[in-house]
Amino acid sequence: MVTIKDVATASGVSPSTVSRVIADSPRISKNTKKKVRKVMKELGYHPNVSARNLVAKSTKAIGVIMPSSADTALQNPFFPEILRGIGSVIHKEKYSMSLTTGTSDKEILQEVERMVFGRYVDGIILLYSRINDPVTNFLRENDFPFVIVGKPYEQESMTTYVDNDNFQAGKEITQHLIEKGHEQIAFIGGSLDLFVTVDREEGYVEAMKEAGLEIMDAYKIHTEFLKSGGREAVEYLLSCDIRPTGLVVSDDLISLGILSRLEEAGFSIPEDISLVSFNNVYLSEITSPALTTVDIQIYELGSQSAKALIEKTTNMEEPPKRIIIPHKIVYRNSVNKLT
Amino acid sequence: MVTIKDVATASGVSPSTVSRVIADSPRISKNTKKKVRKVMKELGYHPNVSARNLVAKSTKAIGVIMPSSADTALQNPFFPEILRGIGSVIHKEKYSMSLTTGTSDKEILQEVERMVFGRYVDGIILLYSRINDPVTNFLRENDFPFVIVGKPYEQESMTTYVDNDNFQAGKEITQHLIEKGHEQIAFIGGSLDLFVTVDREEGYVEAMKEAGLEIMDAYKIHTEFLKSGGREAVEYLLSCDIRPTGLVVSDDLISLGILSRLEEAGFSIPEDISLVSFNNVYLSEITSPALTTVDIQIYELGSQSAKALIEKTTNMEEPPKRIIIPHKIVYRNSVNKLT
DNA sequence: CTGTTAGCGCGTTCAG
DNA sequence: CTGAACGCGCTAACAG
Repeated sequence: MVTIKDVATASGVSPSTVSRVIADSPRISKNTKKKVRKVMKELGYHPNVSARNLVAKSTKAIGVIMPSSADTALQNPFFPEILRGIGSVIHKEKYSMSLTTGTSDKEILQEVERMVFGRYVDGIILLYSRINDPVTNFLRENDFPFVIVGKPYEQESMTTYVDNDNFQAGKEITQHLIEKGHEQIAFIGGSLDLFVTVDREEGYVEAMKEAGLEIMDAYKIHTEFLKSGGREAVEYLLSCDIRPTGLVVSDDLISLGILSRLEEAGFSIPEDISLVSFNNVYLSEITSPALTTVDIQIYELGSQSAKALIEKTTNMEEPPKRIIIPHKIVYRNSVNKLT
Repeated sequence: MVTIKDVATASGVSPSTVSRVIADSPRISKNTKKKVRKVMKELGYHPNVSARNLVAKSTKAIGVIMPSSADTALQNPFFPEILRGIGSVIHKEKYSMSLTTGTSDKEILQEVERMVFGRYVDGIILLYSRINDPVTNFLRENDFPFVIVGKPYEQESMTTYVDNDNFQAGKEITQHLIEKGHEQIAFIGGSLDLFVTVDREEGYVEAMKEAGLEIMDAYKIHTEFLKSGGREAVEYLLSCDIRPTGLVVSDDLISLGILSRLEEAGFSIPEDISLVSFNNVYLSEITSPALTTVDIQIYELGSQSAKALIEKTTNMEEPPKRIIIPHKIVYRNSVNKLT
């Protein structure tokens, strides 16, 4: 392994000079810089990060925590996409990304503990936001820099997070249905432990209220994310006295399941029932019909959270920030106009 | 920050004794171990990995390289699932995982170079296998430990890889269609640059040949992975003189697109056309109809590759290995029996 | 069984 | 503009 010393002797300077060349210090002559760099190339020198981290007391690495992978929710294309977003700024800033995919709460916590106690990373991005999350608590207790993708459960004003205005998005997409003449509109969401679900549902409720439409309890369904592909949700819905004509579904992947179940039950979308949802992942444009959905800019969610975290780790005095990524409705073919 | 020295003085022993306690060395008395451990707890001591890595010349970290994320192929649920598999053994072995999501070949190569030259990781897992891949070449040139998920393009016997028997899988799934009475069977695959595509297609060809069925060139279609959701593929297929009654599609996500396009064109699956595919990702069971598909055990693919890599980095003399993960057909509702 | 010493590769004073 | 010396936190001989 070629070290800074080898470069030094080979180019006839001292190790510290080489170190300065690496840091591109302004107090090194153009000439020696050129000379040293040439030798570095020739010898194939590359700085050893462990050594550097040791003295720098920083790793230029950030940890990314996935939600518990016990269920199939992780197969949501949301995750690769947000990783892409994070990866883009990681690359630009020459950071590295450490990933965690624990199965249970305990496992995840263990991995996070290793990360922060071992100083594996300078900061952490949480790809989920849950009620009473042990990881969040741990991070706060240890005063370790982190940012949440989603809305934090508590201490909202004290923590940096990147989110959409899910309330507004839920409201707008519901209004779209209302404008198209729908009045019996149901909401199908994932677990209520997840803040996204709650926010989007509240937006739905608000839109209904403003329009003077009735919201039946039976119209608000929470299926354990993806459970049996939404079969239960659909059966439940179809058993209602008055069948809804419009559906607001909180996630594209859930929509796929709902779509299939509805079709099996003999309904045509959007002729019989209209459906709108959220995320605009790739698959929402290849379903039949293609989904009218809220584009939440997942990639942006990722890149902004990485950016915010890096700022935070760079400048510990950086105040908590709330970053709202704009959304926009993508109109496709899953909504019918009622006459 | 509390270091090994602090623990040492606080417990009245030398730093090296503490170090030995951490390593659980057998030549330290039960008593001092207990004493030192107690102090560690009290002081909240945790070893600094950078320092440790520096002397150990190893990081107990492995790098995971995603394929180019330029296209939407990355949104394939295959990836979260394989990350889960890798993560499981990473966790068990107390390793950590460093992830890369470059957009272009150049970007990816840069990130890999950083990883290996900076000694960020002890080894690398490649989540793709492509013809003439610069990353693979780089790794080989530098004699850096890596394992490929999929079949390597060259030096097959010299490189460790984890794969399915895609040829056999392609053959079996095609035979299933044949047994159900199909004779006009087409193959729709992704890019021919990917080895999976080629292998599965060859299996298809073999099955057709063995059954004495004709393979028309027009029946072998390669759509740039996911391109326009398979619209072109379907249009092309429907323009054939003799319309196929069975489709072998090389990926569940592509199947989803094909399914939709077929439906739009007025065909019922499986009544009019039967379809089978590969991967058995979650969405294949919530489509309508649910897909008959080859379960390739993605999770296992991931965990085995991590295991193999760790072995390799632990023992550099470990010979190259080929690990074949068994597959199995999952029968669902996308195939019809012809009479 | 335990302490002392040295050094991993690098950045950073402090001199010059 | 450059070099010498020190230390980051830890492990690994070498002594005892």
